Amino acid sequence: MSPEENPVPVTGPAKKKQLSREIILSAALALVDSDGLDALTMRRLGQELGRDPMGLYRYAENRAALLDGVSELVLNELAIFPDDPDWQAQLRRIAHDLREIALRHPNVVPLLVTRPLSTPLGLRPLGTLRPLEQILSLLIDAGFAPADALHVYRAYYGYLYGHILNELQEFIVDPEENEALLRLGLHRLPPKDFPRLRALAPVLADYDGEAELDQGISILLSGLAARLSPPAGSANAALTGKLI
Amino acid sequence: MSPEENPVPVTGPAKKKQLSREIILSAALALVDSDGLDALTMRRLGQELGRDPMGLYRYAENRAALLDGVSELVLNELAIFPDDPDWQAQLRRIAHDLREIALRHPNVVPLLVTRPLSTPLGLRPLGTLRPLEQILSLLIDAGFAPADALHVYRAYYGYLYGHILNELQEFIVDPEENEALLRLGLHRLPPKDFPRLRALAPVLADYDGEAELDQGISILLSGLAARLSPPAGSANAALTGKLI
DNA sequence: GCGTAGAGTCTACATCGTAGAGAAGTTGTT
DNA sequence: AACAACTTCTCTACGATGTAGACTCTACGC
Repeated sequence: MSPEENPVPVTGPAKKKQLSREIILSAALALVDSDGLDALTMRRLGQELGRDPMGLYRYAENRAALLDGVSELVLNELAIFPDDPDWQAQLRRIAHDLREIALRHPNVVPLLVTRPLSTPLGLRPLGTLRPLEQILSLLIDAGFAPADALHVYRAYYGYLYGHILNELQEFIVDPEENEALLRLGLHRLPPKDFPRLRALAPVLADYDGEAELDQGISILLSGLAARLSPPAGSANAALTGKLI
Repeated sequence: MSPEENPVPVTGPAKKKQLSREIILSAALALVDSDGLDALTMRRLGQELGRDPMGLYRYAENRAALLDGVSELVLNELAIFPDDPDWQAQLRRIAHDLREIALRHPNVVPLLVTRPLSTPLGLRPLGTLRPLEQILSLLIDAGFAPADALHVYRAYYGYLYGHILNELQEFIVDPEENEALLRLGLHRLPPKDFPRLRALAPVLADYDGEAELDQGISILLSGLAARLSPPAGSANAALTGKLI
């Protein structure tokens, strides 16, 4: 019972080391992953770090900035090699990687999709713009005119995000149930108004997102390559050649 | 100064008519359109209607249900004619219509995209599922096998949503500025790290979303038609024929 | 020692969603 | 007309949230 009883309370993991932006953002991401976006409150995050919530404001201007930081952190998991000469293969790989990142952090996807809507391009977190810059680089180096590279990027990334949203929507699964009708709650739909949807229950149930993404990307890439100035490289001669 | 001074305060438009779900949702949509999603609070909405905020709970279980109602209301602006024999034309028109709806209600787009992520298919507001059902119907009637219809729907709707998100992201415009670099805030990007993006400023500036959507849809539809069981109808023989 | 700067904390406030009790208004029965 | 059974609307109150502003603590150069 000395007055110096607990200068170091040994309470849990954190020993009151200096806080840092990385530590905070990792904790935030962990919180979002496990308990959802709404669980990411300043107070809760502070508690998770064993710190006063107000301390966080030294590392993130406000809650929105925290959310941006989490987006950035997740997007940093995406590796892009802008020097790969085979642009189609590279784009295909990126698509699959991003899909898997999304599946790993489903609760972050609304952020990825929504935050840019309220921030002009140039004010976005830089980490968020890196994929755009690097993919442009990839395409331009592959022979596309810059403006065409932008078109390709837009179609490609648009479809990619759309697919991810689609797949996550159907991923809401109650693992207890394995009857598709029940698992997706389709039995609540009036059969009169939704005959098609209800009839598709079994197909909906075994959705192979990876295959579907791959197929969509194939369609898009070959279509784009055929329609825009085809790059000069040789890695894609087979595909473009076939369509000209 | 009689005690019965103002039993009817004649304050503004509403004369205390009966409330209704439609009235509430319209007011909510108007509020979101003009002041953004965050402005849609129970208190603010109540004030807009000249009513006590608590009254709203008789027509919407909670705020989330209100948001769902707004999504539904907006999606109801979308007309679909599932009996059109020319499925490609129909899908193309729907895409353009939905794009315009999104441009009309940009603040609602996050809802359209995000809400389904937290609600299993069968529990979503029915109005939200109507497009899905009707497009399935359109495709099946056009000759697609049900499972293929679903694939087509997914690729199509995925791309469509992706495009809308893309376009809205770049639509953040400060109408005072018309230099693209400034308007999009691109001047804040370090030239070292983002040479490609900065060089594309003028191209970014005159983004023709409608044309780009149309082109993407063309690529997708013809690709899909070529890859899946082509429908029996004649309206699309030209396109599918060309690719086989 | 002692001052200075940065990091961390405390207190306080406006605002939010919403539970629960009650008031007011409407309708049907006698 | 009087009452009862409703639906609809309002009031009050509570806990939670983001964050401003003042305070305390710690480390370090002189």
